[in-house]
Amino acid sequence: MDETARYEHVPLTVYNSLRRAQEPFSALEPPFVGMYVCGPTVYSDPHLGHARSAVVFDVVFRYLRFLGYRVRYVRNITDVGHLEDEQADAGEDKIAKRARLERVEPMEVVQRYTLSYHDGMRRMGCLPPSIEPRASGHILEQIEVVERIVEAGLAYEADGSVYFDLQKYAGDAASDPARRDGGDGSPYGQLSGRVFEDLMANTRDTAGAEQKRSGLDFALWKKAEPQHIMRWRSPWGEGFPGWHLECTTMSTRYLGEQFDIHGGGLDLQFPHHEAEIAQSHGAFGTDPARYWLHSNMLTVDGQKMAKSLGNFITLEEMFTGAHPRLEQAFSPMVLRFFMLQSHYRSTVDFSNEALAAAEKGYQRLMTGLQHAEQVLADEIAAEAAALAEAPLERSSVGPQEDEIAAAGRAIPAPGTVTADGDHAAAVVAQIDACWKAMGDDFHTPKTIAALFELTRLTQRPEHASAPDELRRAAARTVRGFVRAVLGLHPEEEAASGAAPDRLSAVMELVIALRAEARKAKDFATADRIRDTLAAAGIQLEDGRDGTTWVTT
RNA sequence: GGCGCCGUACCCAAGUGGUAAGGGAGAGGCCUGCAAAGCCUUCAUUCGCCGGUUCGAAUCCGGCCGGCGCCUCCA
Repeated sequence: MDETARYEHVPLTVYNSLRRAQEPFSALEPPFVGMYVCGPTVYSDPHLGHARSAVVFDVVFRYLRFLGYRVRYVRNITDVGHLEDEQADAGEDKIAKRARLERVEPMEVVQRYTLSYHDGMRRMGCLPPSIEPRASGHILEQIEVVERIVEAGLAYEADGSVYFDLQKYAGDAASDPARRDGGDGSPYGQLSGRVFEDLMANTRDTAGAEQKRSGLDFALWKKAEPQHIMRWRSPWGEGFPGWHLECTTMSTRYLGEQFDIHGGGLDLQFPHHEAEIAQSHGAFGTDPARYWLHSNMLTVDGQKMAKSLGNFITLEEMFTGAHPRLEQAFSPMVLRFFMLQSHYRSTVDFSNEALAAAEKGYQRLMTGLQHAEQVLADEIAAEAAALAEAPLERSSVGPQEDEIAAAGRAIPAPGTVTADGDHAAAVVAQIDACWKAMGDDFHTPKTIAALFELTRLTQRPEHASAPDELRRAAARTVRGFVRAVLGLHPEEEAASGAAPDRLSAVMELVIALRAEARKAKDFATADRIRDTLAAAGIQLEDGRDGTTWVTT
């Protein structure tokens, strides 16, 4: 196996919303990649939508690392709640409202639901981002960004609030050829495919209620009315930052004025991300991100998930099955597998039937994984031993000693394995198919299909006599793509964190005892052992070369 | 009203010009003390409907029908 980073050999194309086309990915400064993703507003428990977005970009994060990139993944926590009501002056901050209802401090609301979010995403198999900045911790920086935009002449102050002047911005863009050719700039509307003039024409004239020069203008800084709890001092009086400002500010602070990837839910494309682009041009004269990725929305029983429709499901409800729409509980890994079985740019519809099918598919894949890991038992044991010797705890935060990159390097790059015979050729084709699928805009459904094919091939009789090198390559591919890239693992691993060595020793003994019983044709005892273990989540598999076990 | 997406077998879901991936469910078989797991075979002459372009279309164009989403900050 060669030690160069995989990204030098393995192609990756991504769908860039900015140009509505799939294009080759190239990092600004390889091997580093900067990625910013819009995170949650923490005022209620995490739901399926949060999980989908987090899972999608978790896989992007993982695959980039798998390719050998050093990724700084920044995802914000919005803890300055946006105003609920469109009529800003009459509106109430969502976090403040929840705080009032629960009779606690706003920051207690933030803390509670931040923890709830973290716990949910951890259970969904999402790695923590490299940095998770909060809006409330970056008020000064946000004020500075507003000042820059004002200095650039693209914002105006009115009665203690500051608004972005879209008319001016769009006019500048139109008159500047460099910003019309898709090169260095983005006129307002390009990302979401909207035409500025149409937007202007269709805007309701809400200017009467506010001080905006045009209905499209958005607030950079908002004056706090007396009833607003969350407020900070600024050059324009007491107030709070505008709805779109934190992302511009924090992405710039941690990733620079221009970085590689900006992600978020499709619902944020307009106006949030358009506003970010406009703000970046106003403050820094540049497009913030080179690639914009948007994860599509989800539906439940064919309809948008909304509280008013009675199909709004939180993660906790999903995990426990405690929701009128659910016929059973679904575990975090099953949910993750289910989401990954459709492409991130498609809508995914949650239904009992589809989820139940995914549960079976997930179990099948896990069995395949465990079969692969039996082939690699020696090297996995060595890894575990090395891990045990490593000092202190490790995390994905901070400098990445990257086991994900290592997993990528352990798998042969496409076209580097020579196959001898039909079977070997078929195996190699599926290994290559995994790389190809992920390189095709993170196409997890195709990747999963290839993994099913691969695990099937490795279970065929002729695979037993295949060269050791091929068997290991196949097993490492399954292990690497399932665990490191897709982030899927057997369910009970996360729950128990059991000591695998101890369990193995016990299982060895139990299997030996049962073998003796079977030899003596004492099937009552043999079946009792098997049934008892099965009830405890351990499935025995009697094969030609003895009995193995997998967890269920 | 503006913008956009989707409609592929019983269910989910890839495929976007070259003769229908994968998973689940179903049927048959192999293996097995019986199982489980796995493997093999089978399961859409057809891709919402109607036209058109093409040697050739699920894939391109037009129309129609049906479902959905965004523009309401919700991921």
